[in-house]
Amino acid sequence: MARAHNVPALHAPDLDSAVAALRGHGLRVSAARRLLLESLYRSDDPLTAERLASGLDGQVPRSDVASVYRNLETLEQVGLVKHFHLGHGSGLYVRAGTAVREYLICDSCATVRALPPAELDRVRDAVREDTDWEARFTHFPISGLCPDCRSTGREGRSRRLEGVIP
Amino acid sequence: MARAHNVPALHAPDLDSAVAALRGHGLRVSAARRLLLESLYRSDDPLTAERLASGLDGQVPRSDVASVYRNLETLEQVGLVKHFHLGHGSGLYVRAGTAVREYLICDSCATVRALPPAELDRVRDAVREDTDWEARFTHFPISGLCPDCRSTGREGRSRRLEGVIP
DNA sequence: TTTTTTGCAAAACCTTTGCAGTTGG
DNA sequence: CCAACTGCAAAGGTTTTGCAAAAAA
Repeated sequence: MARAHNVPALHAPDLDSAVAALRGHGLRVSAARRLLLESLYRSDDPLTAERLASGLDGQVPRSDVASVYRNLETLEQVGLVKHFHLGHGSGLYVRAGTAVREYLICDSCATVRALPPAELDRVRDAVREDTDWEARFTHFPISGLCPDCRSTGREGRSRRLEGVIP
Repeated sequence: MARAHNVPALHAPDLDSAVAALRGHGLRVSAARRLLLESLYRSDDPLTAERLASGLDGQVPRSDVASVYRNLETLEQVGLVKHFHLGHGSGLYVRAGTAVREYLICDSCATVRALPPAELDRVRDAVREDTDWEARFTHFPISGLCPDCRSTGREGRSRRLEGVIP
């Protein structure tokens, strides 16, 4: 199955409406799905499949990673979930209702900065004018140098990307 | 070992000067390294580690993938190689001497467009003005929608990324 | 000879798949 | 009841690592 993304977000402000949305799509509300949604609705931060499977490290009963991946895909197709990437490593998942964020990631120190889309409107315009593409920085980040690495000329000796998901 | 990137490119227009550069860094010129360099100097296109290990599918004697990865990292630290990513899948490697390219990738159909950096100067300026970051689109691409998918509103049902490395 | 580098095999990491059994509707 | 869904186990793709053997210098 192809990974769905850029599917219109579904309006489901809470777990109950998400569950209703599932039913509305003729999907079953299984235990695993309910747990997954519980984790997703408990956190506003993007989460890996592994962490979702762990039930946010025990806050919620754990479930199988394979089912989590399958269900994340299903939920994304329905518009309840979106995912993105921050360089290497696992994909990150959030419920669709969370504020859209666009990401900058430093090639040198792996620092990540998350922006509300408005901040990149001019950038998006420039991309559109110059290339006729519509840039979205919601699925892959903008890579480059953070102010710190740029000004110090520090490059290449990557710190590790860890827990830096704002 | 951390993956080196954004290391200043070394001036090595041909295999011989690359070999000389290796020696200059106190590195040994092993058979595996020479073969790797041979493949890299035989192609101007970005290549996966697997394809390099295959000796460009037989044009050059093959070598072990593990050694290829180790050597790509070494060569990159020295400035003879650079690598980047185009979404999911394997990393892509080129010799440092090749023209810098910046990439656009379509979230919807996975089409890739490679640009000479000048075309994105205004975009880079906009990013700098608005965020104080220095955008480089050399390591991860700009993701978004290609003109085609944008105008037809087609989204989400990803074609597969295959052989589209210009 | 000494130190680096290799080849191989194994593992690590993230994700997908096959399948038989369970369960939601 | 029965199609949809699960858990488990296994596999797939990419990259890394350990180690004894080989080869550069």
